[in-house]
Amino acid sequence: MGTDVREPLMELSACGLPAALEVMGERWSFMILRASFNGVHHFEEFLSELGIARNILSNRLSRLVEHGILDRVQDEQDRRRVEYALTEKGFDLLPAMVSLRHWGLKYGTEGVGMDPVIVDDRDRMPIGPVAMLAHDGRILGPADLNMVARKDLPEEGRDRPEGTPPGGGVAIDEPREAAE
Amino acid sequence: MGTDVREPLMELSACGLPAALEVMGERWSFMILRASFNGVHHFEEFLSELGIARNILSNRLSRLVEHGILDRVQDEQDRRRVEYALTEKGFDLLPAMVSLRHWGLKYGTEGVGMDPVIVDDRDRMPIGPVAMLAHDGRILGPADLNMVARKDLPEEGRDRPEGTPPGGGVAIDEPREAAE
DNA sequence: GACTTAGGTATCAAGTTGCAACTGAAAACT
DNA sequence: AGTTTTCAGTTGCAACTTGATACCTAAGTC
Repeated sequence: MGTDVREPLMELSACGLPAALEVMGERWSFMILRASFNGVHHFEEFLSELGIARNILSNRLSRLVEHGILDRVQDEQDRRRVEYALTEKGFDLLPAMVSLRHWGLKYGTEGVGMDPVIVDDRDRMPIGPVAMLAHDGRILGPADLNMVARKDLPEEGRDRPEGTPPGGGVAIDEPREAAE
Repeated sequence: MGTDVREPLMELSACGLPAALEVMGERWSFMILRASFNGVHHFEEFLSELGIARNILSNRLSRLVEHGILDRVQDEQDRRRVEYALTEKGFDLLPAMVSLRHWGLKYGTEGVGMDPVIVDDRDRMPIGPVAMLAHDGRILGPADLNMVARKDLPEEGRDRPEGTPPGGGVAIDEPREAAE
């Protein structure tokens, strides 16, 4: 299991998690992301779907726009309307969201069947799990992981940052598209 | 109004996300999970690693224990000490946490190198991305997904809940272990 | 011009967070 | 034995955040 690396505190902070939580750690952020992914685009829709207070929704939407997760676009036909649309950065949060969703389903008390269901657009079958992959694409379970100080990495791993996809590309959390 | 899937609100709520957020949506939960995975086990350690207030830490640890994410065990050698250890349920949150971490790294402003690095225990190479998989194991990108009402699923997909691993097992977010 | 809709502010009560000081019990030192 | 230190909390209180409700403003509709 996790061996004690734990260097003074700076090490622990050299991690993307705090940055991610700064935006998504707030109470409604993930719910808004989900609704957004689910086809909700307008203020009053979020309001009635989520049952959130107006001021909080307003605040959260601004924050998400500010952080580049949503785009705020004025409708040219009806200029009262504002559309909130997920950016690429927003879509990139999907693995995290889906993983949380599956975890909640696995351990939650609610009914076993989710609805709506996320499907693979190619064959419209429900998607499988969200998985951590090794550098070569093998699926890793929690027990297969370890944390090591960067300096203790083997030679070949030194220039391969965590999150590099099997293909050898550069992007993190941006697996090559299965459908193109 | 709503032309998309979006049925009245019940549908949107039939989702594990709210359940997951009830525990992990609070400000420090993921940071505690990370520290825990990183080998931090004791109250005073969390305190100094995270820079969290004592009362909040106390409160969060209780909550995580209550929800079965951490186990609270008295040290028999030194009975002042209490050890907090991740449960299986806690380990199952790793894909979500790692995914957030990678997202934060990709878009964050902080330095590009993470430390410590999560490695595959088998070859000690940094892990790859966290990916959403199709029912047959293909890697899916955000653009490959769609949400459909459960009743609109094709026949074969009806009894295959979202999150079912390629192998055909039952567990969600519990990929078959790569290292036995 | 009156009315409705969309997307927000303003106000204020209730809850949450965080600092600092205190407690209490178990170990360690003298 | 008596004092001090360490560990894991609890308590009290100020600052901040959240949430319900009411109000506001601009744009569309009749």
